Amino acid sequence: MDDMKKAANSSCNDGVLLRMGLNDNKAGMQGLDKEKINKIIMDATKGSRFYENELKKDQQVNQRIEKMMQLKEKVTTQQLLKAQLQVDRLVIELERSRNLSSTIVHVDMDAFYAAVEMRDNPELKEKPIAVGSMSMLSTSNYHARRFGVRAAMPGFIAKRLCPHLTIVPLNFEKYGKVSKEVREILAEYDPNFMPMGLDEAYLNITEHLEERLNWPEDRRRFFFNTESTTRIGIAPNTMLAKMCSDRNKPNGQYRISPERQAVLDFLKDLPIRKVPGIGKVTEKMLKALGIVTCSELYQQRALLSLLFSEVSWRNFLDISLGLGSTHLEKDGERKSMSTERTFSEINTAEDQYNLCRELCRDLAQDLQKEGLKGKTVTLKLKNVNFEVKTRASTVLSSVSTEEEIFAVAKDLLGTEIDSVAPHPLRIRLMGVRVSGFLTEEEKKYQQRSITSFLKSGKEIGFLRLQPEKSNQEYFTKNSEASHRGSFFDQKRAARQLNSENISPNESRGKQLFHDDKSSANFVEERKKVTDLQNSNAREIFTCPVCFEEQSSNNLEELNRHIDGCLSGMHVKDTVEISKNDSSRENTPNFLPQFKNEHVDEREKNNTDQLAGTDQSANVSDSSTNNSTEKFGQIIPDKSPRERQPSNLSDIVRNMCMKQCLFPKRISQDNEDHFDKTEQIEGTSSSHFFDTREDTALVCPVCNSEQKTTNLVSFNRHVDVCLNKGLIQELTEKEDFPTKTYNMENSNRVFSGCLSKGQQCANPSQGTKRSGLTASQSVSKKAKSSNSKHTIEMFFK
DNA sequence: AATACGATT
DNA sequence: CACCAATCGTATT
Repeated sequence: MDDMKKAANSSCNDGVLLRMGLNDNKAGMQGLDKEKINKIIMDATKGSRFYENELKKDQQVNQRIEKMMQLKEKVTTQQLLKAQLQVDRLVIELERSRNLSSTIVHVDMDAFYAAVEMRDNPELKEKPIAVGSMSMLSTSNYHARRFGVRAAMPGFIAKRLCPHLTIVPLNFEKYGKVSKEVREILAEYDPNFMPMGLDEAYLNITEHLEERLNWPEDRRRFFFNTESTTRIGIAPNTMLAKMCSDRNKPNGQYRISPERQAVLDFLKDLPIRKVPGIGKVTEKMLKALGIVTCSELYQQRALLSLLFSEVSWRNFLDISLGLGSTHLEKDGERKSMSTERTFSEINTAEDQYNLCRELCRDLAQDLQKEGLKGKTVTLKLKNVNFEVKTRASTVLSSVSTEEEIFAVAKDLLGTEIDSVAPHPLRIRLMGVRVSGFLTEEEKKYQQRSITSFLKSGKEIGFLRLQPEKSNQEYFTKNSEASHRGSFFDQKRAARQLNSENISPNESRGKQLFHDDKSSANFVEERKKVTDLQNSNAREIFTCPVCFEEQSSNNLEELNRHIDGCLSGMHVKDTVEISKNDSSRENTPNFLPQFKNEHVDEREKNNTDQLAGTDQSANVSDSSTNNSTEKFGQIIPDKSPRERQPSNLSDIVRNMCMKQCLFPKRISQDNEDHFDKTEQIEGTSSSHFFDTREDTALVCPVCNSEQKTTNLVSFNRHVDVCLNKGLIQELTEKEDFPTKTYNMENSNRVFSGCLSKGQQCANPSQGTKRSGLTASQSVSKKAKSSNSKHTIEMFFK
């Protein structure tokens, strides 16, 4: 343990330096070696505000690590053992649901922007170039990389590293175009492929491969362009595919064959940092625990389950088992949209407000492109010392226009300015974000409330004729449009208030505020209605709520009708909403009970058949047989398609066509999980057990007290017990999976040492990977026998 | 709900 | 000469 502390401490010291430096520089003929590069970067960096802030951030991470290590000290042998059992039960579940039947491809265009620029200007090909600006580079070509010039590096530093560097300004339009061309080709292989930004995509080519088997031989040829800058990773799931595509720079492809052992071999010595979702911080934290490779990640799974949040450690587990999405989920709805800008110091309130407005305008445009409205506005500020601050406020009526957003943002900005007064607010960045988008259901409500609010028959007729356009116009042209929704919101707020759950003070304040607003509106709207009434507008009126035609011409009466309808709906809404609420609000109350019952029952059932060894999936298996394959150069042939694609397109196409090389899928043997010859965890992780503890050891499997105080022999005993349980479990596997797994129990037991360490390893950032992936992916084989086999997950 | 953070390109 | 980004999702409180 002391060793680890040392490791942690030593890594603290050089942390900043390393981070600002680089990794793999293949010292080429020209170019710089690592040391020189790091030195230049340091010289350019030291003393800057930026650097100071980096140091500060680094300190914070170190503190987090310290806390974590303190928690770790408190973990007892018993806790760890118990956790081991819990986690290993889950491992078995996960193993059972491992799905190797899909073929996922991750396509990555290497140095995409630079490649496009070089294509359009061949002169650049021989030179070191970077795309971006003096203050920030987006990417660089391989020449430049030899000098240590890399993405996300400020241009002025890059120039110091490589004085001959050519910096090409960004041209997103162009990249977008090229990207589109590429996507068209990708779509031929998987119409539902998932683009990730301009230069990356996932494809699920499982079906395509099947079709392709029936193609005539000549159509299945392909060729290979050695100038290609496209990388392709091929694997049974997205996570592996992505890591594969990173494997074979600068081009070519890498494949993990759909066999469990091949996956584990691939992961065996893979540094965790290579895993998507594991970044700088997580890497460092895990390193402090002595975890660097994926197999080490697996070995420490029990400890991790005690030190990290559930989401985090489950993600770790998925990683170390090589599990990931085997299908491409369609774009989940976006949850927020934002825009931000960096600039040289701005410190006058006036400029700041103007800037803020500008940002709101930009954001409003983007929002409207996607037809989104959100309830929460967040202002982000970075001061000249690089300290970032965000301030948010959510309003009852959702916002989407410049004015609406600005109205909220300016208040936030105002309070920030006030907070530092009389000093000026000195900022170098400002951003605005809108989140809390309306759900589909809420949109409907809103529509109803809008349509029902004051539309005369005439307007409705109009709406019906050109529903989309008129709606749009309606929103954008009427400045008070936004308030229409607010009435409904108010009603809902009132309902919520009635049905409890909101602290009276808070909600009352908001409601009063809101009342003012909407009653004023109401007057205005009433006026409109009256105007309409006075005009000739007189047609058959269809109630927008119940959709029945109304005979009366009297608007007052019609309104009364609508009110009635609304309140009828109102009742229904209340029911629905309270239903929803109850599922949300009550969860904490009744679910644990349910869980406990469940766990107890399970505990009883499993007392003598507790399964859980890492035998099943011991990543550190000594087998060195590496089944991953690498595809070499291929013989040219003409494209099977008619189109005359651009170079880049050709490249991608050809890359894709290499799919025809795939061997037929191997019929995987999913039952081969439990190789008895492999080593058991107890031994490998025994160095974690706190030998100072003097208490008698009780086997957590058979519950009997063990005479020995020797941990090694104790572990051996536990292993034997575990094996018994496992064997029993396997013979009864038909029943086993229907049980629900959950970790509530372990969380409860160890809640004292959980969390605080803050989150780590977000399982999905830009890439949307759900925490459920593992359980969702039920292999075909498993499906047939255990279709109900699921791992139920409980979220807070 | 508000804020901070980590990851990614 | 210049002196370190933009965007998103999620954990935490």
